[in-house]
Amino acid sequence: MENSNKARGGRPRAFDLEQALDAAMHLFWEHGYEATSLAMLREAMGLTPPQIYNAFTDKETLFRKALMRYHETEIGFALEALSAPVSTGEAIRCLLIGAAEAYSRPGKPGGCLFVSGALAASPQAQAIADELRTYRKASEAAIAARLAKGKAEGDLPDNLSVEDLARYVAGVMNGMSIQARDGASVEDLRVLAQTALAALPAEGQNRGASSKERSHAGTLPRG
Amino acid sequence: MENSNKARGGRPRAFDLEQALDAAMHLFWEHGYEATSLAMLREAMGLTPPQIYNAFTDKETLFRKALMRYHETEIGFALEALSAPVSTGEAIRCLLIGAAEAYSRPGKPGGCLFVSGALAASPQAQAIADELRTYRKASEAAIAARLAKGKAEGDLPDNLSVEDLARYVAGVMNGMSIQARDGASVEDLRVLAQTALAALPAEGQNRGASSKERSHAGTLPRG
DNA sequence: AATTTTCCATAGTGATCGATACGAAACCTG
DNA sequence: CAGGTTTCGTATCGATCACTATGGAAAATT
Repeated sequence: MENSNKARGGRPRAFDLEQALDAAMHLFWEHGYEATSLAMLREAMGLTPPQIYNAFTDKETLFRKALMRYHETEIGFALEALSAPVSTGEAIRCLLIGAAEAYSRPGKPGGCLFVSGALAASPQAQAIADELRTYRKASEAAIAARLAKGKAEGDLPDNLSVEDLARYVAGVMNGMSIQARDGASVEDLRVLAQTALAALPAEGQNRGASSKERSHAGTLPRG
Repeated sequence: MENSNKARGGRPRAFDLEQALDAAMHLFWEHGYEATSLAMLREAMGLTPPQIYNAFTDKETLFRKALMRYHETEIGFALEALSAPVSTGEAIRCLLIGAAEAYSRPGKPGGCLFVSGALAASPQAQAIADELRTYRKASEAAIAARLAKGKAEGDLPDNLSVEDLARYVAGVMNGMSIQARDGASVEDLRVLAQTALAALPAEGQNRGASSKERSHAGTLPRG
């Protein structure tokens, strides 16, 4: 907590920390970690380099704080959807529809910062790429946890791998993030989400699937 | 065709062009366009800077040629699946299963170069990011064309938007690309693909859906 | 007011970025 | 062989990268 407000004397900061962090977050969101130069940050944040470094240590720390702020301010829909007192199917539906909206907000960069931030990276930025992967994996784990709860409550079949299904849902969200970046509209993403939902096992109490149905796979002949 | 083999005199090239291009392709595939420095390329290709620039003009041209080579050598599964004389459902199945395998080949970078190459980019590299988006859009268009063919042949319902469904399929593939980069195994991706297939409308001749079913969306209650 | 503490602004650090100048070497045609 | 052409290896180029040294200005403490 070195960043707290304890006034220990000295000249007060002449700019707003959160406002500067927001500007940095949006820039990282748009261009990714490595492609965002300090010159761009300087202009977007309206600060001089020493101001940035005094407040945020270095570029990597700034990015990590931007990640935290993104997590807090931009993707509340996810935690909300996964913790809402609704059925499992409805929770996943809210999650995907929420993603459709969050990934295509007017005035915001398209897609998800966790995906756009650093999918590929130079060897020097491997730590950042790993950090982002950790965020993505945490999201997937949160989905899996919600599915496990649904399975325990009878919303989902017993013979279902929550990890597999979570990987599908997280994968669809990642794909939506790219489609958003490629110009997909909110409606486009909503339809995509709706389509993806059709792959979920039909809701209803624990109808153990018959024969040798593998995982939760669907209605299409398997060839 | 400046790169052809017409021997017009002069000192012969001391290295193999395709081999060098392959090395560059794999490096771009792993680290993306901007994060791949000329020093890295130099080492991976086993060449000096003048050799690289004489053969490939500049970094951007080198990347574009690497893209073409990737298209020719690494993703034949897609064209194959979409042009095979099989049902539409089977074609999409082959496409997704093929992607599962292509995105997780041992000894190759995970995911798809079209996605990893430059999801986010600096302003200077916007042209590259646009080029990659064009490749992704072309893939989506190819899927849409195959779906349209299937619709015309009665494989798919009449009241179905091929663009919407193509966007879903392409989105799933993009998502698989990211999951592959996050360490998903071939089996993981195959299961994901199989799950995604369950969202497709049941195959069979043109059973025009009843009531007000929107697009092709599925079996789950819509809230 | 004196002291301390922190921040601000200017200017510039070494390192790395993509890309080249130069001249010698190696091939073709005559 | 001479003349022309292309690639070779060596040694860089200026620009930009993330980052900071320095010194004075401003506000809180004493």
